[in-house]
Amino acid sequence: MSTKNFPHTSKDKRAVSVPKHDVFHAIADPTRRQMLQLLADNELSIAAIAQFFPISRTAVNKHLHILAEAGLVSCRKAGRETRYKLEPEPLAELKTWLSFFEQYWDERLAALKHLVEADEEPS
Amino acid sequence: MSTKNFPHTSKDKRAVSVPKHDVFHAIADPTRRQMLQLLADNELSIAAIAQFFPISRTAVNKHLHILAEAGLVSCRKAGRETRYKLEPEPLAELKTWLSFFEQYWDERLAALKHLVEADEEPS
DNA sequence: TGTTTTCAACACCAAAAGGTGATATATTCA
DNA sequence: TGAATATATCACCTTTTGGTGTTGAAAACA
Repeated sequence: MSTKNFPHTSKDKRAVSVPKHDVFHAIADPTRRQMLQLLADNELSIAAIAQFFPISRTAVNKHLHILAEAGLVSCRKAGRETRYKLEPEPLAELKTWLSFFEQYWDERLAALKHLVEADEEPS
Repeated sequence: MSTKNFPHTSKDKRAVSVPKHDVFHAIADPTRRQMLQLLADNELSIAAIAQFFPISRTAVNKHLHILAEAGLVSCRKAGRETRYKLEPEPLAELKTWLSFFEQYWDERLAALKHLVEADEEPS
């Protein structure tokens, strides 16, 4: 394939304003997935979250920023702490994406069932 | 948090036999997601796949290896070409993971609806 | 046989990811 | 005011990621 659909500007990435961290990327990291589960039931500060992981608060903060960029968490200042909570809506994109493939694995299951049933009555 | 739940072996990663590339990681890359969609309907060789992307065949090959490691594609030698096709089953893990969060965004929608209704009869 | 095709494997590179510690900044409280 | 706390931000480091080109082996075919 040609690359002509790529702009002439070779290394200008300034004005792109690309989201950069989408939902798919955000949930790729197992630590971030655990954080989402943790924040599903509790609104927690960074320090509270950090207690559950063997990494520094700075690292926790970075993960939270990535999750926030993807819209999966929101934060609220409460005095001197910042409390984070889950925002599950962006996961709908994932669900939509998945639904495209569901037909294929439904087909697979149907084919498999067919095979098993055919096996019960040998040719 | 302490790190004592981590084994004493400091940098021994030999015997772990870690999968290394799980489904979540595999679908994090947009190119790989497009490849999955492409392979959903067609069983294609590397050269054929590479025609759809502005990257080298070597790069395509790497992406396919990552997808194969996650179990999302399988390959079959046909003469001198290797044909790849979709294996949708591992996406079930994603679906399962998602289902955990569905209750939360269902709750959200319910709460939102409640708010809207409450708004109709001001306090 | 030799040539072409298709891929796999290798070395290499730049950028991003995930982590660290150190240093602000802002808030609470004595 | 000063001290303690909670977080944000900065500079830095190492590993991984996504890409490149080159090389080499196996299959197809003249």
